Amino acid sequence: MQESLTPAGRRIVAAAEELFYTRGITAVGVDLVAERSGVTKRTLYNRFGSKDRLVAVYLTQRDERWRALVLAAVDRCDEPLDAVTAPFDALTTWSETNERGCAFVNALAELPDPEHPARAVVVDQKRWLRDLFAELATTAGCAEPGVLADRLLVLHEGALATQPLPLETLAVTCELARELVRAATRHS
Amino acid sequence: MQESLTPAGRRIVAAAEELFYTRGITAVGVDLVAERSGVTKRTLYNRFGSKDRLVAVYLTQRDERWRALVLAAVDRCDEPLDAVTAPFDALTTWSETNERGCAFVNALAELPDPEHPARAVVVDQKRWLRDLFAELATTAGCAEPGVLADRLLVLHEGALATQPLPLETLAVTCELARELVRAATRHS
DNA sequence: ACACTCCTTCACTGATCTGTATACCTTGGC
DNA sequence: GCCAAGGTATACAGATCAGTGAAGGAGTGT
Repeated sequence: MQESLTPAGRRIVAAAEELFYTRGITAVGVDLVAERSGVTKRTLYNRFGSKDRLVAVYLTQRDERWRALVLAAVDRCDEPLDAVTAPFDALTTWSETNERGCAFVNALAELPDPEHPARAVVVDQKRWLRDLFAELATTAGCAEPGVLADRLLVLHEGALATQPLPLETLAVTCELARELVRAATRHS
Repeated sequence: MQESLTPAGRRIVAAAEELFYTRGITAVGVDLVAERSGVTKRTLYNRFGSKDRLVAVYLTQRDERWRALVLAAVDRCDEPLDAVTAPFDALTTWSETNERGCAFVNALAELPDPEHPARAVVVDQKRWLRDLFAELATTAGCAEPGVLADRLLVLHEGALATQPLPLETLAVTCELARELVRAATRHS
């Protein structure tokens, strides 16, 4: 996706990622994004057509980066049992440099319009993670992988949602996730 | 808090709740809030001083309504063990009429400024729920009530975060919460 | 020589944003 | 009668919003 972007286009998306995530989508104007990326507003509109489409591209690119991180964490595991909770390891890494929670949930909060092109990106992302959990659980031989996947997804989102708050829930969540996976293998 | 408001002030907050929650805080202007509440913009500023303060009042009032619902669900329980998961029953009820996720998490997403008066309201709310979980767990004789409370909070937030998505996680989450509570009592 | 893509410059529209100024009306309490 | 409080009406400031129009420069491929 990003290979098809022009140099200016890449700079625009990079600036948009930084600004939209840290300050909020609605709060950031296209003028600021253009200025930060060293590009004319005209170029921004020539590349992306509208702010909404730029938002969708921003989320898509962020999604790709995040999925790559998750898959890398999964690949790093030798035991299929560890792989099931690998996304939580990735989450720990990811959270260190992304302290404002889940960009996708945040985007959902700001964009109530069900027709907004960004919504599909968000829904896809969550479904992808759930299906990944289910696949990994099946490979590891867990009982009821579908139910386990749903549970792990809720845990994952809960850890993300409470992350911007001073509550220190991430470690607790990872531990619970591992317990759930262990419990699902004992009974099988 | 709301008894101290004038009639016009109450109408303003009511309109603000509806608009801010469904459309987003940044996306809704004070002109619209004034119009919807049948009040002049001048009155709005005479009552609340600024939009930021109105946002804080909106969240505070919403918080009070939600806490009352949770406490009512807790009081309805005969068994102390059921009381621990009562907030999840309240969540089920609450979600039926609030389909855009957690207003407080959404507000956090829109208001990155750490000094914003609304942030303290959000942090208070989450901490209150965590402490309630801990208290109920202690009363029910659960092992490690602090850890259990952290876990239940994460579950609660995870269910809320995934609620606007077509994923049907609420029932799964409630079931898991009950299992966690049962497990914490077996070992004690 | 020609066309095409990428990007720039800059002015501009029309709407909307938060917040303020001024002046007036009405109601209840003393 | 008087005054303060709550509220109305209207107009406005100054900034910012998303998005467009028109023209041109620079590089590349043919």
